Amino acid sequence: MRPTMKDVASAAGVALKTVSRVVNGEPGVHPGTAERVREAIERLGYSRNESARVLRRGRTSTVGLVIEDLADPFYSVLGRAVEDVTTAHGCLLLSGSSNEDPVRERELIRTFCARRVDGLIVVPAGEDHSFLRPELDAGTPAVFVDRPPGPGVDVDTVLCDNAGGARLATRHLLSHGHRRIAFLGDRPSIHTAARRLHGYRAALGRLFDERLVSMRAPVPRDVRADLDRMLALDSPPTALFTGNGRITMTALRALEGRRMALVGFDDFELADLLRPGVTVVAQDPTSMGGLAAELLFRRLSGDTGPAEHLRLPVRVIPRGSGELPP
Amino acid sequence: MRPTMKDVASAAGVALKTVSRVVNGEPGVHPGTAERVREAIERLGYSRNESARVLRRGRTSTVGLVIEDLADPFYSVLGRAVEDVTTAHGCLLLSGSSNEDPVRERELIRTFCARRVDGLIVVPAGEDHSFLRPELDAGTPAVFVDRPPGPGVDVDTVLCDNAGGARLATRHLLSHGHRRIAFLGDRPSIHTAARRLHGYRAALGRLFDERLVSMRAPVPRDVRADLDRMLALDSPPTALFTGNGRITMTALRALEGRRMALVGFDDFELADLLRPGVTVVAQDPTSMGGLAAELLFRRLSGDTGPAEHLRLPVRVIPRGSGELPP
DNA sequence: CTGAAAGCGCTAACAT
DNA sequence: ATGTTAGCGCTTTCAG
Repeated sequence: MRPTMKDVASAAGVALKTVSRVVNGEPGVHPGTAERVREAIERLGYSRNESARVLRRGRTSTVGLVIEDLADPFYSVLGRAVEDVTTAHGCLLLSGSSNEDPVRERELIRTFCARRVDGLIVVPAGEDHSFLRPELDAGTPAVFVDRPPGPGVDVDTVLCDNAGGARLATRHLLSHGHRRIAFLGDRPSIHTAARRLHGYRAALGRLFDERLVSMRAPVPRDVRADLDRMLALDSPPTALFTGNGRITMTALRALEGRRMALVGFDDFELADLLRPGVTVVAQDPTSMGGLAAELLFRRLSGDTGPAEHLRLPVRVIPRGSGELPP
Repeated sequence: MRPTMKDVASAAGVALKTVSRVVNGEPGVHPGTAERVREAIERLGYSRNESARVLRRGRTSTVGLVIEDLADPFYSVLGRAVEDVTTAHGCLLLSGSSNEDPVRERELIRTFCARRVDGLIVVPAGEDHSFLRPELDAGTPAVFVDRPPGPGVDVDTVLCDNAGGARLATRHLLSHGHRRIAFLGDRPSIHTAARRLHGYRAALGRLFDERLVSMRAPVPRDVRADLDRMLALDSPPTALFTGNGRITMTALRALEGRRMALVGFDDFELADLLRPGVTVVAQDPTSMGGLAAELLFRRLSGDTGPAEHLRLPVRVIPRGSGELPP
């Protein structure tokens, strides 16, 4: 159906190898011959079959990216940064959403590996990544972003300072006079959520009260119920620390009208335009994705040093909501 | 380096073809033999080389998606919908950002076609898609979403009712007493922007005043400058119709503090939490992406009927900003 | 139920 | 400057 190099070769009256040379811009082809070949390519609508090329050369020039959700504001920005670096290195990015499901995550990685991606960038959903062993051994490097791999898998990681950020957020609220600070976070099985709880707890010291902690999937109805429960306590919270962007959104909606101090982990579009502006602990998803991709390409160009573990800083952006008094 | 079917075959003491049968779940293999093969696969960490398979079979089970920006809230949601349908059909999605650059768009499509995607879904950036001819002729179907292809390319399209939506938005403001309604849109070369201008103009009739129209790339500084210019007119606008999500964000920031009626094209997260809430004309990016993918798979399963052209409805969501008086 | 041989479209290695 | 040959890892076809 589609024309092959062979077709182009006979159309141009040359050998197949000459077409290959022209297509790949290899030197040593007479300009006139090259022109005839190009003309035949144009006329036949030829395009090189990458599968055949890959089969022969062994490198696919692709990178696989697994994230939780391609449509999530945080992860899509991270993914975009990965794409930019990947493209700059002449590679194509394959990406997929794991939906926070370890089974789907593994399936995606398997698919990517079957397509022989040159490397993997993973925001893990599961807690066991031993299934990566054969791929790593076969020389396919992997970089984990946002969350570390399960035990026994020693690869490059790019994380942010989750505990430190949570400590900053909590201290920020403490310094504005709050003593009853609630934490609404994601499931404790998620590394970032656990680390943020840790930082929050450390900053609170003996002010910590487990009745002011809710950790669950960011389903609006459930988060709201937990919040309502806390607000009905004898000594209800006067401030909220929300553990990720999605939970911050939910909390903002649940608080609707009620004036309550709030600091959220993760920055988001329009946080500055709400009244009051929403104080956040901001990570930089663009840097995270970009650095992860750079690390991967460093491995691809032969770096075999010990696994690197980057921890990116976070910063508090005060906008009003975190500075409200109790 | 990596084990092949041949390696598995000799490890299991069978012929290569038997391994192939087991890997592909083909019938006619003795259970005991199959078990030995599976054991060898496990032990060697074998995974099928998809490139070789594709080369032989001719189908890649991949779909290529070109959008403007993977990190854009609108397009990332559209892309996610495409991913879900693609996955449901057992295919992998390849996606890339065109950055609204026709050259990059063409390059991406070329890359996808070289990888022999089974089909293409495109949010076009350019105005000429004749380069798709050879691919379409070779049997690679394409579906255009959000914007139509350039002339001469007759493929399935999924658009929204841009002019109708703009008319609705403009009439909404008119019905609330506004007579000086400005339009801030994207470059007129972009189909959606042109159609929205058209609807706006049609709704205004002789109230139309070209001094109240600004069409340019959504760069905050520039949009703000145009807005300031309009506000300095003898009879300044009392209401704004913003032509897409990014321009709405910019306008909201530029208006900061100033109370002015506004209707935006495209819904966005938190539009309901701003004060006043932002009235929008909402499209449904999930439906758009999903329908486009469904159309594509219908083609892939053999439908050769005439090109379909879906036009999805839009709806006004009143939230306050569009109901402010002049 | 199992296997041997051919070949998908390309590139690497080696002629000429 | 150009061509020939072999083979990447798999599936297809045909034989046992």
